[in-house]
Amino acid sequence: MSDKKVITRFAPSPTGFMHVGGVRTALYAWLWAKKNNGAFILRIEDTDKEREVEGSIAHIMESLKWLGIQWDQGPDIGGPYGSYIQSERLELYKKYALKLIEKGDAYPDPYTKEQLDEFRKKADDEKRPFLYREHRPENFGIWDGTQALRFKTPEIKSYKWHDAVRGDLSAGEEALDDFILIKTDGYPTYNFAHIIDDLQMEVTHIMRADEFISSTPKFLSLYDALGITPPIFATLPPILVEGGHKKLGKRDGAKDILEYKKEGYLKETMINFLALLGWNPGGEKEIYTVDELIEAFTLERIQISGAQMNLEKLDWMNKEHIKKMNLEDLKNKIFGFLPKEYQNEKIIPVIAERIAKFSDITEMLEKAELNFFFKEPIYDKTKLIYKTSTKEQTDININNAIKSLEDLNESQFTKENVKEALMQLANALPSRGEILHPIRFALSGLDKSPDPFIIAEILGKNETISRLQKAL
RNA sequence: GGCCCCAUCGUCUAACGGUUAGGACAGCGGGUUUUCAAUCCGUCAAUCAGAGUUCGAUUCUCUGUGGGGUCACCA
Repeated sequence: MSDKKVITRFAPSPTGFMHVGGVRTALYAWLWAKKNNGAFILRIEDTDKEREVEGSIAHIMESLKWLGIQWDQGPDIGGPYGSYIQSERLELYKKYALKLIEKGDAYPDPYTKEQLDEFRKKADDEKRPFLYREHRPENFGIWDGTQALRFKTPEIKSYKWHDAVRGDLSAGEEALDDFILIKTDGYPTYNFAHIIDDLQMEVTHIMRADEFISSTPKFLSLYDALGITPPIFATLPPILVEGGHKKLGKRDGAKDILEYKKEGYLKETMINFLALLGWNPGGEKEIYTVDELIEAFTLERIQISGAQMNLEKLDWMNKEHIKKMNLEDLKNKIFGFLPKEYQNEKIIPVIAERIAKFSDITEMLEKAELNFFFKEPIYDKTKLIYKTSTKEQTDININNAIKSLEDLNESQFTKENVKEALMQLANALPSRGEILHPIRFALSGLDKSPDPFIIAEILGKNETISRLQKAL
């Protein structure tokens, strides 16, 4: 490999939101640039004005920014190569188009759409693949810009090439055809524009999904005609729909990546998860920081077969990253989902260990699982009695608990001290639940809740004893 | 249909041609100071099939099967 500076790019078309597939492509390109102290370019491929969706560019940038995938050159911040939006680079494509015409490697397409459809239908009826080059006109007219401009494939041959992920690849002659360089609307096609841009922007590595393998021979033929050495190709495996084997796409319910943000997945989780969905450094480590990923990332270890999306694993991974958060960050995240009156720092750890993603808090609120921290619970008193106990015994146990807790002063009222005091009583009983259950239930009013010690600490001495007395 | 790509537990994956085929998620079963959560331990579970090369194949080759991609004036 040369010692040329590594330059990668992510080049989405602004046709809507980004889903995990696109994000992962961007991530890998970014990781590779970072790893090599190179540059990462964001380029907008807006040459299909029909499919363009208003607001997409802002949305794409917002998505990447959320994840910390920061570009070094792009539409908003510019860079040394002019505009990073293809529709603003038409002069450049035209320049290369004229060069190809001059060399005899491009010609205006004389056919109407209807004529082409007919050719296609005929090939289809004869069960042959349609090849435009079989209809290539003998004499070319002059391209006046109103016709489509086609590439005149200089040599029909079978291509072999190397892919950093897939190894050696090849394709038959059927893969070559005279494809369109410039459309009748004056915009270049992807096939043409991306090659010119990558050349002009000095891109060294192209990461892209595997649907481009079959058109690579066409690209190679164009690289040949232009007399340039292609960048290194790294073909990424598809992300598959969960539970299926189809490539994940918007119509399969692929979500806007920012939905994951809204649901309260951490950006660290998404990066970690997507990095490992289709790449693996070997070994058994699964939780990575971004810096660790940059350090470990290699093209050779990108997977070649598709990987299914897996929300359960994503949830697990988010929990792991939540565990690694510091208290301040945790507080900010959790309070973002809590109403003002519930924003008590003491309940942060209790919530943190019970959620997979932060939007789960909303669910906890809906199920009234947090109310008891802030107001006295209303409950069915018969449920205070533990399964092996009686009403009389329960009263005695609660009374003993109250006495014992009253010995602790306000500042000593920590979960450790409460636990010590109560366990002393509990251990003297045939079953610890005979006292621990009624206390927990009296404090929370819930069948399922955190343990009584932490609840007591959060409520404080007065409130704890008051609730126990009411239980009697 | 032509061309091309892929193939290890249900899922994500590991394994210089030599391992009892490892880990993680999910599942199941337990332990942990009462319930849920968390945590710990255990357990179930895979090399698509058939040939070939080799002392030895998950690994290399071929064929088959299965899955996927692509054949646009979309990217």
